[in-house]
Amino acid sequence: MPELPEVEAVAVTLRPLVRGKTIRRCRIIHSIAVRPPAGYGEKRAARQIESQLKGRKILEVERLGKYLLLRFERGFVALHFRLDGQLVWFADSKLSGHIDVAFHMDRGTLGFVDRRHFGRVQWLERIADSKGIDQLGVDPLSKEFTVGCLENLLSSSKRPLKEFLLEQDKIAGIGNIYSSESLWRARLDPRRRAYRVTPAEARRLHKAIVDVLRRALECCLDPAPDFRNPDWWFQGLENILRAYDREGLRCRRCKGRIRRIEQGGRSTYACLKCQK
DNA sequence: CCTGCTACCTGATGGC
DNA sequence: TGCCATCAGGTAGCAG
Repeated sequence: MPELPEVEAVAVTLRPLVRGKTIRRCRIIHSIAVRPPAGYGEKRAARQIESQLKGRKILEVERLGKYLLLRFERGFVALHFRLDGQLVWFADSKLSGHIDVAFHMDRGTLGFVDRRHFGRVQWLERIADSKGIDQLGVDPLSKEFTVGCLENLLSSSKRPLKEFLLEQDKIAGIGNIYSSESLWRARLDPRRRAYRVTPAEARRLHKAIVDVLRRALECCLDPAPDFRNPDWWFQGLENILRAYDREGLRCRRCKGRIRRIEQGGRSTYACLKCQK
């Protein structure tokens, strides 16, 4: 559930399901899912999470950037889905399929699943204990994300716009799909340097980012995530995409062709005819 | 500080 | 069909 809209949709949908519930037991099935960044100590981290979570009540479900947080009276669990992580819900205690971490609640079990094992589950005493979370930039759907705020961020970066948008410590939550989509909508060339964007272009980009993320969130919530179905995934996102994964197809605006280019080792999709 | 590269993992897909 | 290469919605760590 990679980018902001997907994680937000999961947070919104999960909230009523687990808020107020007590975790009776947390079981780490694949300890790689709790492996700390340094890469060692995953067994110890697993024991720590299991003992910390026993009997704790979930006060709230929150999203910070692409992180999903379960907040307790003291401490947090932070989930990061990276590329392929997802959540599943079992109404009874019979689990099935590949589960990395199981949170057994009063009634039902929440499972963190990631066959690829990029995703992570961490126990945090406080937010600042996670460098990744602590350093997140402004949330693009918050009221703090103004045109002026974006202008400031743009002016202090020499990176190409596409790479700029991926930096989580500037704007938190945009990934490879919605960076391409935002730049298409703003009619800006992904290779342009951030600090060279004019005020009028910054205004366009601001609106594009907010519109693209809002629209994607709506789409992610209709239909809402169905954690009970292990094969569940977001439906219909292809229909709202205008650039991402559309290499060779016609631009919906100018009838040029969408091109795929490589930036920072990753794919960017753009119409180089109308994105200047 | 910034930038570019690699590693981390597994599975799906497409060409030959 | 089988095999191999390539690609995937992300980020941390490292060297320069």
